[in-house]
Amino acid sequence: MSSSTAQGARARARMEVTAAIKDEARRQLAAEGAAKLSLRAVARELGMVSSALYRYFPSRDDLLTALIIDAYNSIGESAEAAHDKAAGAGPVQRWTAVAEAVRDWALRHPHEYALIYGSPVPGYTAPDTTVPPASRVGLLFIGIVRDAHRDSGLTEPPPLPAELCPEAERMAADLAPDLPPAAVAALVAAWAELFGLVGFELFGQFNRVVEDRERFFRHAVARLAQGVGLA
Amino acid sequence: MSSSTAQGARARARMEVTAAIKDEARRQLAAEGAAKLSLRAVARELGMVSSALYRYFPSRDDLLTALIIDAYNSIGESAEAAHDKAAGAGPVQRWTAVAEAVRDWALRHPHEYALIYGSPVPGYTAPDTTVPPASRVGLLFIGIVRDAHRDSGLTEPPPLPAELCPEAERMAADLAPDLPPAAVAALVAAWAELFGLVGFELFGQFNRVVEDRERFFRHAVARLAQGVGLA
DNA sequence: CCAAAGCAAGAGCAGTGCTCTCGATTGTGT
DNA sequence: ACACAATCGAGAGCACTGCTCTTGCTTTGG
Repeated sequence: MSSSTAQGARARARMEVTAAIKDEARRQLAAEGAAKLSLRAVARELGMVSSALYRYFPSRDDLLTALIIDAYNSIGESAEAAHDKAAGAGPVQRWTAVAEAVRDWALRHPHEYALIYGSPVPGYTAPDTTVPPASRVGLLFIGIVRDAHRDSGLTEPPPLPAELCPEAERMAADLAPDLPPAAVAALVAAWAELFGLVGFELFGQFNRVVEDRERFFRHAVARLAQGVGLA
Repeated sequence: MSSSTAQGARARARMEVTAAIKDEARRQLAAEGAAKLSLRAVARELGMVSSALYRYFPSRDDLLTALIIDAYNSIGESAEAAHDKAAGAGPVQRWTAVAEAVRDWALRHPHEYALIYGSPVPGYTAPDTTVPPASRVGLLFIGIVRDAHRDSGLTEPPPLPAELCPEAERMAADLAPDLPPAAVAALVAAWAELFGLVGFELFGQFNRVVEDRERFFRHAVARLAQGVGLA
């Protein structure tokens, strides 16, 4: 009967209130962190009573899940935008562009970064709906390495110990069947290591150790790219 | 008048109660995570009333700080023990031994690991007393690389971009004046990257991606060692 | 047009961190 | 040996939290 955005005043009002709740929750998250996110405070700020909020989110954890999905999509979108902007450049430039976009997003949204890449909340296990948004930046890296492999080849796939071969082949089959297993293993490791660099900077482990974080990160990321075989 | 451990019944009782509080708190931390650590529950389990607990820890954050320091010392001790056991071996073996000790400790104490290497608690900033315990595993890695450099030399210090030279020299002056700046930069990066690998495994980012985490980690760590110039 | 569904509001429960006061116990200086 | 001071445990209480249940009101759809 109508477009997907206006199939009834009731449904639209629900959408708007849901969005307003998420917006206010995101504000509190950015201001105070996930631990101090209070349903009652969100409701208070929105001029409603706390119990009314439960019509939209059955529990605080469900609100957090919504914010987690949004955060994954936000960082994924930033990374994809940076990647598109470097579309014409070489694989190392594209790799670096995505990595720096991840770091920039993390520095700009520290609490949201902590929500998705920091310690998970105690009893909480992420539902499967978070998997696709969480995969976006990873898929970007896979695409970059795959393109490089197709176009110009990868430099020396480093020798793989025999004991890791089955696992590497399994990962390659799942993630990028056209890439050599050794490259896929190196890629997955570099992916995790990249977020180690970002996390250490963001969570204060680099205090009194690394001063010029920008340049240090750029260099470390370039070495990671080199490690997975990008020219 | 007496040994340092028994300079008065009152003081000793205080030590014992303090230790009992920390033990029970650590139990709850391991069982439920930092967010659900409740002063009242700790007091209840110890048969005292919650207000009495404030005679020993002025706030919940102070209790957490004590647990953080203990956790840093615990993982540092495990790493040092593993390092000592591999004292006679080559630098790569020692590097791998420490890395695996870190991972093993993390897998055995996930909530304590999250407490020290995960997202920091919201308003909390670590006091300077946490710095020495937090440095123990890092110092171990520095010692390994320094020994390797002294004994057998490091393989090709990778070329350092000019823009990073001042920062690398500053880090080297602070951390290991006898090492080439490029090696120190690579070492610091590898240090952060190692904890990226551990964190991704522990916090579920490797779910549906890496199955044989043990072997994958071993290989990734060996490549990190190679990246800092260890034979 | 009327029943059914969706909604906001309020009261209430169990729990939290933290403060303050009040006795009781303990340690110490004279 | 005694009195003074410091320390300690207990209880009440405040302001807050997540969450549930019930009560009415409004909107919606048959």
